[in-house]
Amino acid sequence: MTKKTPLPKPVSYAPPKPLYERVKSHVLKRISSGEWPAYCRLPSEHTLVKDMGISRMTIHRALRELTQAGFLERIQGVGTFVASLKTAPKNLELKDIDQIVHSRGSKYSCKIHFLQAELADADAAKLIAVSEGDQVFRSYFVHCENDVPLMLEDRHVNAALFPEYLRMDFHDATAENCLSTRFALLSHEHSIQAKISDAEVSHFLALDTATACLVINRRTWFGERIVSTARMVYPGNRYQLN
Amino acid sequence: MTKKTPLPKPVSYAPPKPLYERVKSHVLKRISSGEWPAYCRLPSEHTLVKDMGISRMTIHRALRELTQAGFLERIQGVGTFVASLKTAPKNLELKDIDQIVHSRGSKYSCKIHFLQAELADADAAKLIAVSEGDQVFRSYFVHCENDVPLMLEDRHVNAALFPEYLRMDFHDATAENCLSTRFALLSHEHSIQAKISDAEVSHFLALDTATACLVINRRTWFGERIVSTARMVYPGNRYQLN
DNA sequence: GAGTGGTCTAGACCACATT
DNA sequence: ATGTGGTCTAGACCACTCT
Repeated sequence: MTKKTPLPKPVSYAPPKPLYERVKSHVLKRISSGEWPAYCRLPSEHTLVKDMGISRMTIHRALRELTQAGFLERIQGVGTFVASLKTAPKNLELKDIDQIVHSRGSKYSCKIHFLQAELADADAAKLIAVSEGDQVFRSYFVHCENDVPLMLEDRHVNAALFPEYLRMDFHDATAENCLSTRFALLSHEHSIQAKISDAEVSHFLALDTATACLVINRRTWFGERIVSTARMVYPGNRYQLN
Repeated sequence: MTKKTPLPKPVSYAPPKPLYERVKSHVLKRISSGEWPAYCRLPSEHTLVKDMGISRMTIHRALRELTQAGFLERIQGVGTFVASLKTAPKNLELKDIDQIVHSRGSKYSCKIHFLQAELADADAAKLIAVSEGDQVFRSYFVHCENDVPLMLEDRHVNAALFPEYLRMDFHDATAENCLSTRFALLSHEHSIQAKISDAEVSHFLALDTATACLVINRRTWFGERIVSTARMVYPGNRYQLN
């Protein structure tokens, strides 16, 4: 059989989504409409296979992805249930300082106040989980938006893990960037506080009066070890996280 | 062939992980060791099938999950690559106030200052995307840890979407809880600021002096519509996010 | 024992990109 | 034309739970 002119494609107003996506939509629609409320039991895979005329692997993939996304809970030998919706995650994504400044359409710059090796005192040793007296690297930067200070970054780096740190070029890349190009699979841990600026912060951020500041503390892990800990201080009147 | 006594299981010190998990570990190990750096091309699925003696669907599942997790990038017709690691997400999960207090081993309580219907002024209308003059619900709660104020919650609720709001029992469940049991598939949008307490905040949080506070603004969406907007104020000296 | 979900396979067809 | 990833199937075996 010879193929002549390809038939004009049948006009299709339904986007040709993969089958497993259609199964996911099918389930999500019933959840969001309230037809299947929290803790409600779903039809078994076998039943869905029969009802939808789709093979089990495809049904299973759809349900597995909805489970990974937190919409369903599955128990082997028991069944599939709509997840408790209290689980709705409330996440905030923290962006890098250079990205923040660029996304505001401003010019980014960074002033290096110091960048040196130190011997860890008790506090520093605790911050990056080394012994007191070990060598650590410390960087003290002020990140600016159109030359106005926007963030003070006081960072300790594990010298044993990242010996090249002092020789990096921090005008091309932030410390964050250096870390993520040097190490794969980093993970982060954060805490956020509100604090009044003290003399040190006011000086480096050029604040004339005491100002409420956002303080983000970030610990960066490479596997089981802490590579770096940073204290990042944003003046509350110049920046808000979002 | 008859099956008699099942052979004593071979002593295995390796945990019997599923094959696709082993494939994932295999790949992740090479990424984290630096053997496969960012942008490096991975062997094709076909090659992995041959090398590891595992079927293509299983290999494919492993690579798909690593892609979803952000470790790989795949291009149809081209190949699989190690993702740029700048993409490492830096997320902060925001917990519910009752969870926070309980996880600190303290007693949670909530004082309702008011809970009423109002006509939206310009500000309120903007907050939940209704027209000026529309009816909105407003709740004004102080959440306490061992009867010490820990958070002021000033909330506007779209009355058309959630008409039962005023009749809920807020001693059993927080407003957040009510929202998530009433609506499935909510999504949230946040901003975080640092602000000095003003007279209103100082009064309701029982602060004797001006204090730096964390202010979290949360908008809660149900599909395309805003259900509720909340301003949550935490005194910086009593709480930090983590 | 019957029903559930979890994994795995071998093979198939497709869309896409490169040569 | 070849090689890549994306999807889908039919059937299989397993571990688990409930009755």
